[in-house]
Amino acid sequence: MSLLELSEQEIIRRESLNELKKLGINPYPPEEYPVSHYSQDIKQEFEKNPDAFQEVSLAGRIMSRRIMGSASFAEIKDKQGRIQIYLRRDDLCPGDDKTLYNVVFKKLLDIGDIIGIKGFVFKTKMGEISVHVTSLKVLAKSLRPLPVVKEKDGKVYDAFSDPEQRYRQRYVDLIVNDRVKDTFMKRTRIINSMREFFNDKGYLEVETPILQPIPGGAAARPFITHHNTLDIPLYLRIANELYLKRLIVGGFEGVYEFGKDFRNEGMDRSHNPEFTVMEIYVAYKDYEWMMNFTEEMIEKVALDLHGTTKIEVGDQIIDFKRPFKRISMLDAIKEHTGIDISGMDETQLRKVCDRLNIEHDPSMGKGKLIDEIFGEKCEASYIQPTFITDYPVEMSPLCKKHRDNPELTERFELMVNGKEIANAYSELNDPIDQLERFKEQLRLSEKGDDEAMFIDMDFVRALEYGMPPTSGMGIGIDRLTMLMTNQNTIQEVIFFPQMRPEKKQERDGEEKFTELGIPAEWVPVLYKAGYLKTADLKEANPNKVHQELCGLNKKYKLGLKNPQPDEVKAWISK
RNA sequence: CGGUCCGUAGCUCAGCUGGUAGAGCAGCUGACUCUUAAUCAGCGGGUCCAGGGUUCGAGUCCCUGCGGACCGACCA
Repeated sequence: MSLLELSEQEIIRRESLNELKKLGINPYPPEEYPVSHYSQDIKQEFEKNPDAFQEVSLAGRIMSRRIMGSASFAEIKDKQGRIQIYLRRDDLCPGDDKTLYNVVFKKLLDIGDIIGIKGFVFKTKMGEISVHVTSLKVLAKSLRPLPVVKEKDGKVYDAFSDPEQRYRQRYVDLIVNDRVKDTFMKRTRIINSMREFFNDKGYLEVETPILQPIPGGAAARPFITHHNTLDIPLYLRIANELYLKRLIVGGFEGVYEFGKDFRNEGMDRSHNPEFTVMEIYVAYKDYEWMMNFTEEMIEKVALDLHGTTKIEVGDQIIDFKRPFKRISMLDAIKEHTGIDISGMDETQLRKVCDRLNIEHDPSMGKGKLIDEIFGEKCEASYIQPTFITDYPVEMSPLCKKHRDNPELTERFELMVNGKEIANAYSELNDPIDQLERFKEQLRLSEKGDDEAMFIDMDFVRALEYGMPPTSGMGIGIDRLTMLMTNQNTIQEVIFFPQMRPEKKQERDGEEKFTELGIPAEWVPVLYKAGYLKTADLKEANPNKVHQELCGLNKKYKLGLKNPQPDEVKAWISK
């Protein structure tokens, strides 16, 4: 990389790197650095037992420095957080050679560098528990300046806040914005809490294919890819459902999977193209049982994470204490619109939509129309956890028909804060009915619904061998995490959310320039001057180019031999 | 897809009716042995997103494009 593409601060850091090497210090040493203590443990335990902290060894990143001549304070950040360290020249360098303090620490180290320190813990006059450093080792030099975020009395200054940069360079976000790490640690605790809940009940965690010849189990547009050896298209899964149910057919009593699903649809604050779901299937249960199971699980997650069932989400307090409210979809619609749609046909439903000012088009079947009414008029009002039950049969092709009403299915969704969090069925295990429902989906697809499900004949075949009555439930982990950590975008709970690719400015390669007789060492200088393509040069004034090149050579002390004006003219006219 | 707003130093952001680019932090030089948004003195740092246009003159006005944020629409 040419110096010309670096900022001043990056150049200075690279020079410091070289100075370290000249002093015989390896800026990237290979050997282990043994750590005995971590920052927060020290802060919490020191006062109870100061004698236990007379010899500590820590490693972390330098986050700030306050240098006062022959003594300095700095903060380092380790896996637990920040702790102040105190360095005094004559303690760090007891002999005559003061290089380690005067040169290495004061000049060659920077905010962002990773160091290891040994010393003893003490409390400063100002009352801050700190480590008095007696030895220091460079563990990794940082070549890029870090955004410096300062804080006083809970107020944050110069926050690194641009969402685009934070998501693209999540590593920087994690370094400088302390609460980000916390959110992701909570995410993992949520998953662990659920896993613990399932394992305690003896259910088996399994893995099923992500690459699928038929993307089934949900209504969504899939990503498509291609397998070379088989020369067939493969799809990235949109749901785990059909494979997990095959395992129930195979004789497992309870199986669950945490995994990624992929949907080739929009991206916004609540949708990422790949997202994490948990699906669980338990034999010999129905959706009533699953409702109890789900609320027990959610309550446990809340308690494990916060020690309470009451959680602040936006300006609401949501209480995950069991039992959750339950209401059927038709009752919900009746409650919010005053209209009883039970038993209505497609034409009547369209009229209801018209009356309620809900848009609809001819490709929508009965199920979609009802879903639309619910989504438009009811969904947003369910802030506290609520099970919406008994969905119309048309919108649930994998779900068993309701025991009391063949127009409905034994399905529930859990709504929290106006959004769907979980979805569950008494699973359809009648293979003849299942095939019929798939065919209905095919008809929807021919009508123009590009999300209608494909027919999976192998799944039907599996059901034909007999699947026990089973209840299944799926839950969006990203959205659950958003709720539990009070984040309002999905990008805040996914480490690396999908982003539009970074665009690089187009430029001609070095060889294009050397073909014109331009020496290679001048090419970066031309880039710096703004001539990214040889075509840009053609239109330039040779005298101006000559002056720019000589100017940059001088300014950046490149030590190149300046070309003659005629040479530059020759390059350009070629 | 539609509307609104934004793009200026490594980071956060000023820059009025068009007239030689600013601040704080970070950086560099120096002072300083318990500081904590450390302090004090000095210094450097810019393709003002890109391309066109208007103008004697554009960071500023107009058009186009790119990127982003927010709000809607669509979509799980």
